[in-house]
Amino acid sequence: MARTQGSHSDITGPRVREAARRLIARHGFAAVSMRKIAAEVGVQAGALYNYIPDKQTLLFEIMQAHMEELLTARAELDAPADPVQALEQFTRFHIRFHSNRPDEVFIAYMELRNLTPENFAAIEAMRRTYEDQLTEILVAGVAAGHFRLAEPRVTTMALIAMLTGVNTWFREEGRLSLDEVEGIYLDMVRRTVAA
Amino acid sequence: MARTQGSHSDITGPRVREAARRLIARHGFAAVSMRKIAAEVGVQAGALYNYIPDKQTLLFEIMQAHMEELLTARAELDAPADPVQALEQFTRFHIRFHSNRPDEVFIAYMELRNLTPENFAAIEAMRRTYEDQLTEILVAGVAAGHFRLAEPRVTTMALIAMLTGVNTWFREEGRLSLDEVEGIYLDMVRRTVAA
DNA sequence: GATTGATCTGAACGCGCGTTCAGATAAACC
DNA sequence: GGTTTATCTGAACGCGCGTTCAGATCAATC
Repeated sequence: MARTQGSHSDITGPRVREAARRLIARHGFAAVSMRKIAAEVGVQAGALYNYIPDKQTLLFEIMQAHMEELLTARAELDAPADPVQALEQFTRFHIRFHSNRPDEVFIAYMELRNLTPENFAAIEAMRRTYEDQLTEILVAGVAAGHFRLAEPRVTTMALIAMLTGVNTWFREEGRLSLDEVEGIYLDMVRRTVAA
Repeated sequence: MARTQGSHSDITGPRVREAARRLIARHGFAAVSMRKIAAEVGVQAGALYNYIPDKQTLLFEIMQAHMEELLTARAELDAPADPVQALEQFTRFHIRFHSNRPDEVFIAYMELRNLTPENFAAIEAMRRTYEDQLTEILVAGVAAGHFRLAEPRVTTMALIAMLTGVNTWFREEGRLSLDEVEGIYLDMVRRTVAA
């Protein structure tokens, strides 16, 4: 078995995904051709098929990797028993994780309609798992008398939409630091559910 | 000048835009071909060019019409002097207007990157005009001592993201009516800015 | 009923698409 | 240094793309 170390595939494979991520986030899945991705990597289009079975799978794998990283990173935190602290942790985690990965977040929200039904279902299930974690915090907080809200699921969707919205306007070079933004949003989140 | 009345153009023109709106919302601008739009209307692709100069302009006009309707519908309301009432009016208006036009809202948020720079700037300016109306309400409310918030612009973006998020999950056939959803969100909005 | 002109068809244009594959290339191993 | 084989090239495939346009169609006008 020749060339098991120093193989280009260790380098080219990840580079294909990186290039695809950047280009799809910028121009949209349908507007990015395999040839453009290949050109970005510095390779001919045919070579891409050493690393992906087809374009659809490439998109799916980008989304899947993103959602798995999200769930893994979240699972690595130890959850505070106190719902108030858990909500703060969730809020800070969400803003920080998502603002660090604008391309992946954009793709995961915008390109869902370009997934096959099976792939769509897989991504949706992971997203739902994540959302449920916030819902659980809210329900626990209500039970403990710390939060007051009409519909945990509605509040979940409202808060996540609000928090993810940071990505649409926040810029590193802007007037506010991410720390400051985090504080402002945390305050809004707390008020939204305050008892 | 023959055929000034009963002309097909009175019918076909709007139908082209309707078909384009539905298809683009469903599949994305890049994935919808002129031939598919024409087929939906029941016409050959060439006939579309009696009504639009090109595909880019079609997209722009769909977005432009949507934003103009938004600003017009909003301008037709008489703004309450009281910031608290103005915020309630804005909140209810936003949810109602946007949930009535899911296709247009989707397109206006998702297809911005497919606009030429000039067209993008035009749409962005209209969006900014709309956002500024909420910011003004917030600033007035703070001045009057009714609201308390750290950054009017940040709160504006947060609230609009939260409210527009309704479109991602609300379904007519669902458990909650739009009236109920409106009430729930209004409560969250009020808490977010409460003094 | 002839004329007019708005509307539409159908074919064509050059181009880029996703994907395949035979053959070239070159690094790792014996 | 010869062999192996992972990796890549370059050409090809059928297809659909946005757009153009000459000519057909046909309702409104005179």
